[in-house]
Amino acid sequence: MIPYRYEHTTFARQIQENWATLDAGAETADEVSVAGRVMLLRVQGKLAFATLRDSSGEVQLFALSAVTGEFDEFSHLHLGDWIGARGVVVRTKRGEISVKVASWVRLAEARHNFGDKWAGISDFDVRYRHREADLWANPDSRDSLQRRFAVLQAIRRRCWDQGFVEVETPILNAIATGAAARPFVTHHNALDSEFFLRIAPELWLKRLVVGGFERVFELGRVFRNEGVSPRHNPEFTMLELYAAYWNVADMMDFTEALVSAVALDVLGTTDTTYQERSFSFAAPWPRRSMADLTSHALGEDVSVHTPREHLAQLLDDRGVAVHESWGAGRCLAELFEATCEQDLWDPIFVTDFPVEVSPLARRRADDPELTERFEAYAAGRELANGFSELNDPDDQRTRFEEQARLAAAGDDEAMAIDEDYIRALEWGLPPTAGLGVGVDRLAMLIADESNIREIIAFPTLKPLPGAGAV
RNA sequence: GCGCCGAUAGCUCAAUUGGCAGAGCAUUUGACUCUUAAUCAACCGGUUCCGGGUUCGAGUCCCGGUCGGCGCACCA
Repeated sequence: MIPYRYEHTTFARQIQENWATLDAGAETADEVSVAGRVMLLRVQGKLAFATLRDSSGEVQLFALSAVTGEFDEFSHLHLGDWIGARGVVVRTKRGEISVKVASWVRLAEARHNFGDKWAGISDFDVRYRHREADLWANPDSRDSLQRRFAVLQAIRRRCWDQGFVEVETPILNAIATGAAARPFVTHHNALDSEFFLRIAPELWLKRLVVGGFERVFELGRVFRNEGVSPRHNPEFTMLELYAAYWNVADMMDFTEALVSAVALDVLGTTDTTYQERSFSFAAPWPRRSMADLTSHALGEDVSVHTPREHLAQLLDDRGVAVHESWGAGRCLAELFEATCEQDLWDPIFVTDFPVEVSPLARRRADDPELTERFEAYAAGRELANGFSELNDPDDQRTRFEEQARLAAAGDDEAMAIDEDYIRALEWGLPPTAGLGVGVDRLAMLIADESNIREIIAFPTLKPLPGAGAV
């Protein structure tokens, strides 16, 4: 009979560490009980050796017919079975730290095997659809996921330490706003209303600042109805954080400190490698304006004040289709993406985004066509986005109206006008800076993974035919 | 959404030009008192992803579909 609980005293790694100096062939009187899965089994007549793995690591179990209860059953365990075993710590003649099993009990049966004991499970479909088996069969899978969870913990610790309150905001929204993306649609039966799954918590969080929460963060799932790729999962985790009285420069300081602290927490260093290329999270990160970087890449000076038609021509030269609704700002941003983005390896802040592509960011005092906004890039991709928040309700209305014009012109990712949010700004939002970090992207960098699915416990997969019907 | 590639035993993988579908591991059985992916022996194990087609004959060639990987597009 399978017991309802098990008295577990010691982890595998503790045994390896605490008895590290034990001599080969030596036997202690120290009794421990361990629990985990049987990963390997080597039966040799009246002796049997099992490799037990728990969350901390592995330890060998040493069973003898003369010592171990139910020895015959022990030697017939299946790979993958959970067992608990009690006995004294010994080191075998061949030098392996072991628990000499006096008594043991099966805690769960593994009816399916965990793949080839050397090669594990490599089929992506099996690995992602049965991640629980993948995590046991492939230690690398568990390591990467552990790093992802450690990233979450490190982010929370850092935010708490800086006086931010962790909050929650609605996932079901009457309008999907706060970012440029296509939403998922769902339906509430009793209210007989359409809802959109949030694409960003941004506007709710700023409403909390209006309400008096001066420093808030939310570490939450957002949903975007877009293509799936090695860098995109339909639901992903975003850190959003708002600090009253800060501006964009304060937020850049915070961002580089946060990310390098997370790397230090999880990896023990800020200098690592990503995809076999050296990579450093170390602060400070360079700060360069979008116009500067783009001009440098192009070999000619461009800015948001360059005639729109010239920027459009430069885009056309590079094979980028220019939409007629794009102004100079959008064209500059597109040029930046086409010429610079991929080459930004170590973290860098790109600053001074055009107002045209930044509908929620505050204008620069010295140039109303630019905003106090940055994006952090790393390993050729966007890692974070932040800005001084637009807190002028009249300007916000103007920006939303511009978005509405884009929507009318066929841009299905333009933001909707959010009257409730404008009204919130009319109650008064103090000077505030905000930050958004793609946590999955950060986890990929820290876990050195190129596929986002590796750092998501259960990535979104297409349902198999016949599955999911209600 | 488009393109390229892949799917063979529970797992990892073979299979020549279109010619009897195999191995290792796992499972089962046997031997073995210090193994380390233990070893040795024996047995078992198949809708070759699904559906059509060509052919005397298809894992292999053709068409359609499913799921996945990568790239592009979209995007974070």
